[in-house]
Amino acid sequence: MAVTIKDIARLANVSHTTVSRALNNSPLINDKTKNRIKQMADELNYTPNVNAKGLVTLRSYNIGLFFSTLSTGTSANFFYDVVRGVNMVIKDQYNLVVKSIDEFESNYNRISARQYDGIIVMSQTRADRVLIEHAISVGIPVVLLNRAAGDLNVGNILSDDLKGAYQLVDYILNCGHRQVGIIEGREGFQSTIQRKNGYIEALKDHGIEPNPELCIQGRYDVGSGYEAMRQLLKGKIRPSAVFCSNDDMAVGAIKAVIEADLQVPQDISIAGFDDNVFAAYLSPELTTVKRPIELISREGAAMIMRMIDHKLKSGKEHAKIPIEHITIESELVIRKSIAIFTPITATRKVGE
Amino acid sequence: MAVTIKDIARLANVSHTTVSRALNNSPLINDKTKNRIKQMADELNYTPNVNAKGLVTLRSYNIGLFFSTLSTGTSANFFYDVVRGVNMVIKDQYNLVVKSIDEFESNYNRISARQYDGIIVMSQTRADRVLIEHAISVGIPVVLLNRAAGDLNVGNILSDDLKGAYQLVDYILNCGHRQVGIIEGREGFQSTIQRKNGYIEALKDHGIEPNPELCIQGRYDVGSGYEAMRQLLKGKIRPSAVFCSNDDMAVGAIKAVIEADLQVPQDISIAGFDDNVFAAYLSPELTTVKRPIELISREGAAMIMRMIDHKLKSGKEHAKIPIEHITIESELVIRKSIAIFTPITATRKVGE
DNA sequence: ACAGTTTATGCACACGTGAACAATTATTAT
DNA sequence: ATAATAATTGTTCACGTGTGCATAAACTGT
Repeated sequence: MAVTIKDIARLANVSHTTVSRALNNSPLINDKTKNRIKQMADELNYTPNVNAKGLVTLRSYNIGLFFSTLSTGTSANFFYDVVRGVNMVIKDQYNLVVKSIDEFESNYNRISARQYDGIIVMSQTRADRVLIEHAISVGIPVVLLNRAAGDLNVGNILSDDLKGAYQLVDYILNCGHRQVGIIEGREGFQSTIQRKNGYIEALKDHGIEPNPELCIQGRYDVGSGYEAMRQLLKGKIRPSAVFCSNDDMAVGAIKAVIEADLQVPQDISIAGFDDNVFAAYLSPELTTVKRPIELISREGAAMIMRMIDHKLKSGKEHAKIPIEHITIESELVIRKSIAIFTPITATRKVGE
Repeated sequence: MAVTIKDIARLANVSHTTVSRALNNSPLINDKTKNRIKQMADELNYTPNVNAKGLVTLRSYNIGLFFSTLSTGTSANFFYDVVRGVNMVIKDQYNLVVKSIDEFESNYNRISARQYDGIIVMSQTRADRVLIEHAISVGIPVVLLNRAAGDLNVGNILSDDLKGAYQLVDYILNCGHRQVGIIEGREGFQSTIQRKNGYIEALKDHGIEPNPELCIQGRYDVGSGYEAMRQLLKGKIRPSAVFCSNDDMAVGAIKAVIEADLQVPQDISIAGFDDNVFAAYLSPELTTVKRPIELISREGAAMIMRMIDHKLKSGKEHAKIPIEHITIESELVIRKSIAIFTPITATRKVGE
């Protein structure tokens, strides 16, 4: 049997109330007894019973980190950065509970405010909405990462994928490319749509009509990038550059190009998205868009902690939580996987 | 306020005990009332309070997944496979709580049997021993993955890294290479030592004395592979093949080779370890050793659940948990990053 | 010295659940 | 029909912690 505050109380000849107060640093307790009790607790290796504590304080000390899916569509580097970022911030104040939303089979009843003090949703798809609404309805603070919250009353941190993709494709076009293809992400994901839209807008702004034959669906994994590129190579029109919706697919695409006895970027240029750890070490080094995933995750963790604190302070009832929305800029990373046909400076107007 | 069994009891005109029993499928309760109560619970969206439940059943429904570190030395693909594997098995029966051991700062008091029903340690280093001993001492079932348990009384699942490395280096030597270098993993990690030993044994069995100049320390990340390879290329003796202790470092090493205007595998052959998702898509496709990380993790999760169940059945006291040890074979994956100078079959004796 | 005030501690209850034991009702055997 | 037995339900307590209220002790000002 583990030691409880009652055990300490008995040994210290005080009531368990005093022990409880002492260990929680209550100002009601004399400093002398407080220190004495703290020391005893230390010596006895006292560990508070989280269950008993949570039962009365209505807290669980769990923070949920929910991904839309943990199978296809979530790249390993992405996942790793997210968990690391969140973990870095919450430290040992909370337990980090990792879940995959697609496992719930739309039975969200088990998700209660008593089980999670807060939930961070790394959201890829609108289908997550049901879960988020459930969490809100039972009074759990929610932070949504990676896609726009829309009318949902949750904290929100996102990177501007559309803008990132736009800048990248704009750069590709400024390099003189005209037939630019795209390997899209997993169907239904918001990021897939955003990046495609950035691609389309950039093309249009350069007076080019997007060609459906140059748009191939992928799934964000290496294999799908490879398959998609092979498909592109079989097509009537050969693109001179291909924008892969993430770096993983870019690896697969490069492989397909090389297998076809062509060279990157001389014959076909390739760009990615994310700037994962491998991007700089591929051959050729990958031109891509840096999406600060770890930063987003850290910010998300900090935000959920603010929201939890606020909820605690403002009376234990369903309080209005001040909602914050933060957008984190992505950044074009120019390396060597895009061939330059036109001196770029020439196509840019000064000041733009 | 959320609904409790007492609320249901009031509405159903029974005692809360009856409700508790009905929902836990006790045989003591009449099927008719049982169904009636279950239906009511359903309609009222009843969610059991885990804290209250845990307080009396002595369970937390948390399974800890502890990594030695979440910063340098844990590759993203590895991490992803582990979490996915474990998550796949425990489903929604347990919460998966991810922690990094190096964050505890050797204060393990917060880890109690009430907080974790079981702990899976994905262990890289012997330093984890202190944590594991603490967990055992407070009665938490522990499964150790990835390195040998030694005298520790824990479940154990590991891949035979030494053998895997041996087979790989043996293959390299059989291909006719004589100057074989190694880029080692992060210092102090068990896997680093195992793989190096496999390398050394293979060399010796071929009558070659390991050359310290061809052994460079890495850290398991891409960048360190790149740096290590550059260092090797600067050395007096140029290796004809280099065994990188994981695939991530192999990516970095290949980069360094190409940057030096050399070709893989014609000028320098490269091999990796792990067989991560990228291995087959590099150019050249990477020869490596498949380590079934996801399988190990699934087995580990299944094992910890068996141990927890056993502990529950055999009276709630510190019961002797039957300890299992499982070794999972790794597998040589021959692709194209090792140049073949000698017909391999010629160097093999039949039946060996 | 005495009332008033501050400081320090204890008592009793609540949180939601499960289980031992008691009590009631239904069923069976004689 | 009645005792014995089985089936069902209820009563009460415990788990470990925190908090409102009561109480005791120490201090203050006059």
